[in-house]
Amino acid sequence: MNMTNQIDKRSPRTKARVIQILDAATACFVEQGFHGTGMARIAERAEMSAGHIYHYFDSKDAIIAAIVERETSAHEAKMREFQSLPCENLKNEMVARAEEGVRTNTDPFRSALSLEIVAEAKRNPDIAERLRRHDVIVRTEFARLLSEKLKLDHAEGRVEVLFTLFDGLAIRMLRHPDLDQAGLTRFIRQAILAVLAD
Amino acid sequence: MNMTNQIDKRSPRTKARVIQILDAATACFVEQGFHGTGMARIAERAEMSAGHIYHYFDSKDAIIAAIVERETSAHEAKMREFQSLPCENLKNEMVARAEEGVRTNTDPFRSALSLEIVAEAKRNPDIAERLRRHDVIVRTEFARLLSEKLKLDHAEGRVEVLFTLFDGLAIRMLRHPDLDQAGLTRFIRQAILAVLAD
DNA sequence: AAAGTTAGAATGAACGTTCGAAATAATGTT
DNA sequence: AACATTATTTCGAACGTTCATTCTAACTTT
Repeated sequence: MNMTNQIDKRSPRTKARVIQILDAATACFVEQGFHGTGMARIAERAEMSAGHIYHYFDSKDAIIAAIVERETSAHEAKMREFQSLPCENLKNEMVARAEEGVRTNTDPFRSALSLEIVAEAKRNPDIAERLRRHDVIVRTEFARLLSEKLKLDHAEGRVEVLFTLFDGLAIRMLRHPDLDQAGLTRFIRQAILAVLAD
Repeated sequence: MNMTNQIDKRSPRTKARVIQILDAATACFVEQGFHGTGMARIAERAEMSAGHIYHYFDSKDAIIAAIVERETSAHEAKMREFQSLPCENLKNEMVARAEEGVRTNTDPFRSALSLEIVAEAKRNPDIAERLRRHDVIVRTEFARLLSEKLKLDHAEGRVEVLFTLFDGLAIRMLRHPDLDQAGLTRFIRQAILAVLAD
């Protein structure tokens, strides 16, 4: 009955199964969307029966919640890397990482997953809440970085624009799948530098 | 084959009903998403029976297709306004209109509708195709504007960043519904100016 | 053999869609 | 004008399908 103990006591086998389901579901959602994917298809891809998935997750909704959890915590971990960076040359380092971020966010799989999560948040208040809580964390941490280490004023406004830019990439990839990444990156850097200027 | 004639031949009553359905469906989709909305709810909001909707639309998918059509053509009309603008002071005019665009795209109803359309495109190839065709039009027209009237090189790359910014606003509103619009707009202008600089 | 694990058919609800008839409007006839 | 007839609009119940979820029995492992 004790859920917390159950989680802690998960055997390696169980943990592997959970990851197996999560990976399969993620792939399905990316390809056909949350509502276009049936439990049967997830089961097929995870190489187990549909009914069996319910031994690891209470519902289909719980699966996407777990996927969102996985994504957001990975994202928060990436954010923490920034905080341990030295102050000098921080701006250049940030621009460099931003370009890496462009590459990541324009990756078809990643951008599709982001969009799927956002789409689900529009329908599922629980997902929306998770996304907002996560956003507060990365937003305020990043703003403090700009404010304390780069000595920039109005850090919140700057962060908002930077995040808008990166969020926009997922939609951009959907509307223009074969866009010129190099050309895009060049002017994104220009935009980022402008937003980070005094 | 002539769609325009078909529309023209519709009786005022029919046109009113179609708009009634489209408006009701749009409101429902914005609030609960396409898949969270049943035909029954659309019917209730449009004040007619569910079955009757099928006299005006072949399917639920046809409704969202019509909504997308309405949105994209309104968007293309707005784009055409730019072309009739005088060359001198065009850049300032564009920045001014961009700020108006920020206001529009951060409107809760509008941003939710944009997201819903994008989300549906992820699942429905027909919608995705419509969105891409529309994107080609506004993208190339806008690029020509930058290239011919503002004499800017790499117009496509610049346009891509500008569009990324505006597309991102819809997601941003979902993640951070009560963001500070003024602070955002200030740095968006800064970013736009950087993208439009030689 | 007991406990844990798996499969796949059964269940039941939700929902898009269809259908036949009733109500209403339009047209024609005397 | 009054009536008859044809066409259009509207409704709401019924249908069929899809799909998440449950259940029971079989199978592994210890």
